[in-house]
Amino acid sequence: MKKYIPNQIEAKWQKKWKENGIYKTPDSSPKPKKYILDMFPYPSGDGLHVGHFKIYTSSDILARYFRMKGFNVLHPMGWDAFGLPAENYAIKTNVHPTITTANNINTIRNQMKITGFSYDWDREVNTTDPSYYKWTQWIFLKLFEKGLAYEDEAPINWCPKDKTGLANEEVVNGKCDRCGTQTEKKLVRQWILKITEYADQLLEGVQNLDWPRSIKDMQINWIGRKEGINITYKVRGSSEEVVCFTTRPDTNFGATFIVIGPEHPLITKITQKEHLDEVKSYIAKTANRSEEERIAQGRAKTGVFTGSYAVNNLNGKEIPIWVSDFVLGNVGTGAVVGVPGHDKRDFEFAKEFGLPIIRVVVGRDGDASAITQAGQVQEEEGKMINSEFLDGMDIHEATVKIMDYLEEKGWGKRVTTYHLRDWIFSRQRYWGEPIPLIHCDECGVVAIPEDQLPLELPEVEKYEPTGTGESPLAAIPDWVNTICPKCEGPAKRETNTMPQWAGSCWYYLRFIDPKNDKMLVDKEKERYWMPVDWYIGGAEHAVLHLLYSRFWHKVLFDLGITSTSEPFQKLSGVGLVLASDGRKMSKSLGNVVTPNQIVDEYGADTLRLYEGFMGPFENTISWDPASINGVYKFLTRVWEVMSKEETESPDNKVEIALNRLGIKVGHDIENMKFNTPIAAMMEFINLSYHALLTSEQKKKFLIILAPFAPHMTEELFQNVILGRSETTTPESTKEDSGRAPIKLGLARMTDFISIHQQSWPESDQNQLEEKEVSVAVQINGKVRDVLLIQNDIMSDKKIVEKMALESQKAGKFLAGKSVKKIVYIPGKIISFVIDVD
RNA sequence: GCCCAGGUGGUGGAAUGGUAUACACGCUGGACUUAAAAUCCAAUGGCCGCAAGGUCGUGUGGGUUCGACUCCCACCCUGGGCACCA
Repeated sequence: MKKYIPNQIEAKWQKKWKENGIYKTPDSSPKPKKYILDMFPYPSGDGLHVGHFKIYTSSDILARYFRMKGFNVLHPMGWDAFGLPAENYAIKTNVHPTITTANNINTIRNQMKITGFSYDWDREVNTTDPSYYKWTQWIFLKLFEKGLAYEDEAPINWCPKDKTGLANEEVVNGKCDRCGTQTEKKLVRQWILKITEYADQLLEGVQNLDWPRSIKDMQINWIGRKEGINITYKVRGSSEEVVCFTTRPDTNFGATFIVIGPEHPLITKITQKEHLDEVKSYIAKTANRSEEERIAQGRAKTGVFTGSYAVNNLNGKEIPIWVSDFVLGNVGTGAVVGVPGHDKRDFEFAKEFGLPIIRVVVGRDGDASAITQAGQVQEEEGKMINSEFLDGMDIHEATVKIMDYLEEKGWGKRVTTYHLRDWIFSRQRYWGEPIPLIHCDECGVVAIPEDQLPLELPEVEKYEPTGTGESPLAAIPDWVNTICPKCEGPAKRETNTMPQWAGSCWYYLRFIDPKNDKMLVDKEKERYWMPVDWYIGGAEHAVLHLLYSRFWHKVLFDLGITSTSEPFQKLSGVGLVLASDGRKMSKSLGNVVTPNQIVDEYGADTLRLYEGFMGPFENTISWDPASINGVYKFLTRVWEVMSKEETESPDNKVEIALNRLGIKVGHDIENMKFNTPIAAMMEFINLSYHALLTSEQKKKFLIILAPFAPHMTEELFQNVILGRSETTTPESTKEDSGRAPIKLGLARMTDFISIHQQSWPESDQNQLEEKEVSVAVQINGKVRDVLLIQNDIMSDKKIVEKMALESQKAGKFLAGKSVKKIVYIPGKIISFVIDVD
């Protein structure tokens, strides 16, 4: 047979698979279902690089494997196409984002097609398609109806470069997650989604998901549920009260001061005359500081005394009330009770201003003396002291006791707080889903009637964001001015658009029923396919997409549209693929490797193999161009082994190795491991490289390799196993001067049987054990010899023991020594314990 | 500070408590070739030794065990998340 030349066979089979529709997914089947989903990409103008393809290759191997295992597999692909790059490009070149997006999608779809991914392309969706975003808008209206979308004018995070508001999740270390610009606080009229109403459900739901620990923890951290108590303190000589939130009321007998933030409304009421000037100038000073500056770690504590005292109800003690900017108005109650004996921050403040420090917990070390050094932290265990009726109690017991007591007395109220904030949902940009609402002077905010959806994005003259907090849509009077659906009076459209995340919140539902124009998704189909069994993508979406879509999904569940309370049962997060220089692949660094380059040079199957072989799926690994040749060499060796003549009498070693290989590869794929099964296949080929295989063995091996290298295995399956010479390539057509092969190929097209429609090989249980096993002889923990032992005597301890004693290498260590103990693990190891002199 | 993941050859990495370093890259030597590429074969953790062999060795220090990369305790380092969060 000819040499292995990938680009002579790959396109041919891709065409054949398409013509025969072998990856089309029926909506019902007697087979069990498996929904395997990739996080769909943003169609960037640069196309995708080999890092993205690690995700798609892995999921494609899963999809192909589970099809062979007898599952009805849903494996779709689509485009998350709203977003800033297309819009910024439009600003620069005045090319409409629809055109840019369509071009980019074509580029990327082509990249995926030349790599041979087995998507059901009939189900492709595009979030910017009006027939898609009709339903995104429809969901928004449902949120609005349920009171989960509200309008507010609040100070929000604003990116001055992108000129739009951002959600909390989109601000990282005070910077815009997209462009890295320092964000500002800006008062903008916003649409906000009440994700906090689902905080508890989102928290509880995540516990039972089969997701990586780290991603679950990130969500739990982000939701940040905390149980504490608001304690009320009377201000001495006044009718005012100050309320402090704390999670550690057990230490409240150690409270020696209270700090309120500079924006606290109480300041003007309680500041004593002689302190007024000082307090005023302090507030003025801090007003210029950004929140980031105020909470910067390691910054010396500043503050001023108000002259007022609060009364601690527990012991009647009067404690001074200070103002300091480390206390933030928007966290807790904007006031903190200071327990410097057991909190580092409070300790620093007390030291700075000479306030008393009282210890109320003895830690494990038993040290109850006043702290003499900074850095005293809150104990996680310990016993109460100096706390009257709490004395002697464990701190956790004391926490419950004191909360009960404070509530009983009416001095406190248990509260739960969250780090999660409501989702700032509107963007002052063009390229997003228009929010389907109308502002009417008479009726207020009115939803667009469902039958008028989709509300299409209008053409504009200019895409530039205005920067004023208005979207470019506001500049189109024709579009903005409309009539109120309720009173039919003149009204104006909402001009904000939805954020990038909207379309991806529910796309997995649309793949189930992509062309339905009557409803979002057919109920029956939804019940059949949901939940997504296996979701594969990048971990960078841990608190963005993965939290937002869980939120929408739960709302849809409450509306009866989805039948599961969670969208993604199992999640695997891919590790970053770095460039060979160890840096992130980026166009500006010029270190990007595209799948096209690798397909051109080595073929798609080599690209796929290397994506899997380079290392564990979740590891961060640098792309190593030198190593690619290793998997290419493996494929040419496969080609050679499969092209050799066949034998009638199977080699026993090969037969056992092949049986074990099937089990190993299947097991590893199901555990998202791709490097080890490829290594095992390499071992098998190394073993059989100088042997002859039977036809049955060849077929079995090809099927096992097929999910990884679909093109080559199809070619060999058709030629070697089925014996059809459909090798009609441009090359061979030329050689054969265009005679018979083409016609033959066409005639057989109707009964095309693909290797990808074969069943995963069953392993023969009687052909898994070698005739001989090697047993290590261990003496005092050191391996001294390895015995080859026949299978049938393997379990006889006496015989193995005798063999070990008689062995030359091990025997000399045992001679003349008294053996204290012998442990034998059949087929593995025999361990002698002897006296050492 | 808190939470999570991880530390194994020159490199990517493998190993249900049971022969550490599979598989691959790279380097080295050999075969083929006029030569090179490609391919094939062999070798490849450190130290000692001509060799047989010995000895140390999975971040560090302890522990459990006949036996530990794997389990337990303490610590160090790297990466990620949260954070003057009250």
